[in-house]
Amino acid sequence: MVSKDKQLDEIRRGTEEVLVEKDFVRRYKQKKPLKIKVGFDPTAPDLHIGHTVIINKMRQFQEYGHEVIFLIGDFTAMIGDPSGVNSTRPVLTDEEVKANAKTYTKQIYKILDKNKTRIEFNSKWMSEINTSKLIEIASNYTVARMLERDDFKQRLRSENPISIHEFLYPLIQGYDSVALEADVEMGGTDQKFNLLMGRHLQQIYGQKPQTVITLPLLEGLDGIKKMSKSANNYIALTDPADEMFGKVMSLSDKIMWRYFELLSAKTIDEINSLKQRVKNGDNPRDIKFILAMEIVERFHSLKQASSAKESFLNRFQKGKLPDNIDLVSILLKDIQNNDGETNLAKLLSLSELVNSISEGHRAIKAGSIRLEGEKIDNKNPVIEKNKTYILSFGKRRFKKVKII
RNA sequence: GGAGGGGUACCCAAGCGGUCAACGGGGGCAGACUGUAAAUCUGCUGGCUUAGCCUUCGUAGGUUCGAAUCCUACCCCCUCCA
Repeated sequence: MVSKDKQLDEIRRGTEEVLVEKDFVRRYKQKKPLKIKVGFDPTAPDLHIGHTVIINKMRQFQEYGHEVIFLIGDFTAMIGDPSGVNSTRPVLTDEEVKANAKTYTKQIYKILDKNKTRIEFNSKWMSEINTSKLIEIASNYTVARMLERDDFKQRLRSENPISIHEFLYPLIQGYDSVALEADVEMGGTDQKFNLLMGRHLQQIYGQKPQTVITLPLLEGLDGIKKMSKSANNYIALTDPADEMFGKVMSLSDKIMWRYFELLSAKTIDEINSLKQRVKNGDNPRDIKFILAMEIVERFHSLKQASSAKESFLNRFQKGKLPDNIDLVSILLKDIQNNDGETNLAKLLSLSELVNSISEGHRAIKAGSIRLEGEKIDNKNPVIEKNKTYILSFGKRRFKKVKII
């Protein structure tokens, strides 16, 4: 068994802040296993690898014998977390919340130990709370302090609306810690305010305030905004191997190190030696391959990672077409004009290579369309019945079209 | 409750009777260059039966040959006063 001091070092690795550290160390060294609370809003049905930064940390606590609570904020989802957004979040229906929560639990066991994970829904205690209790909870915080939050401050400044119910979100999240008697709550750095609310309310309700651990937010594929579904810059855990590999490869050289730091199982020393290799003239692309392999292997398998790499090399270094292109069947009469000419734009649209016929026209004009690998700017190429054609839009979108 | 400001495309933001499918920026997509990177440059960024046509400027009506622009009502947001 690893010593508690060693364990603490591992837990600290990669965290942004541990509040209050001294207190945490003392608590950690007691015999009793700690209750680790992490809340997830069931708004996004798909987890992405940004979420795994924190899930990995949960796994670590599990390995050290602590009780990890995966809290699904089905009740709070009806409010919508105001953290980091500049507008009120849309309210989800009950069914949406349930369906999303189900998808969540399916995905987290790729990392967490199913037998050691306690799943809770905060509706369990929140739906029992009556209005007077809610008023009591709300009386424990002031508007001025609420408005100190940066996101509220900004919305106020830019004259965007803030609804009263959004003030309830941090209060309820904090109350969840009271209900669970959490020892530790973890979250992204953007969650700091909400996490601290837990400490505040626990003290008011006569509990020892929880330790707050914040973890850095992983930047998305663009390298600027934090990874999120809404910014469409994410790698989903459910992404197929090829796509996952390609997405990692599209990271900039700079942001690649951030991914190593937050996602890789490699030690700091190993990462530093990779950095040294780049300094000594290695192509950063090759180092990126190592990262891509590791990530794809974790969520798929070594075999799939290898074949993803191979098809990547084939496609982009040797310019070959990918192996598995979606096949669609299209009726010849649907893509012919009245005078019997082929309407390429319509073919592109029907095959869903582009989103609309107009977009198809633009893509043709811009020279982005290839037919069987040949660039095409003729709007009316010859297309024959019972033949199969490979169409490509740009370098990464392909369709195999069968004309019937 | 009173006074004032405002709602324009994915986001920000011009336009204030015709030349507006709507300036500019961001974002996105594509092309060139590459390492499917970044940076840079270029084009595109409502829909369709694409030299043309149709629908868009909070919503619904109205004035006009013609409206994002003027009028009326309604909805929503913000600021100040109470």
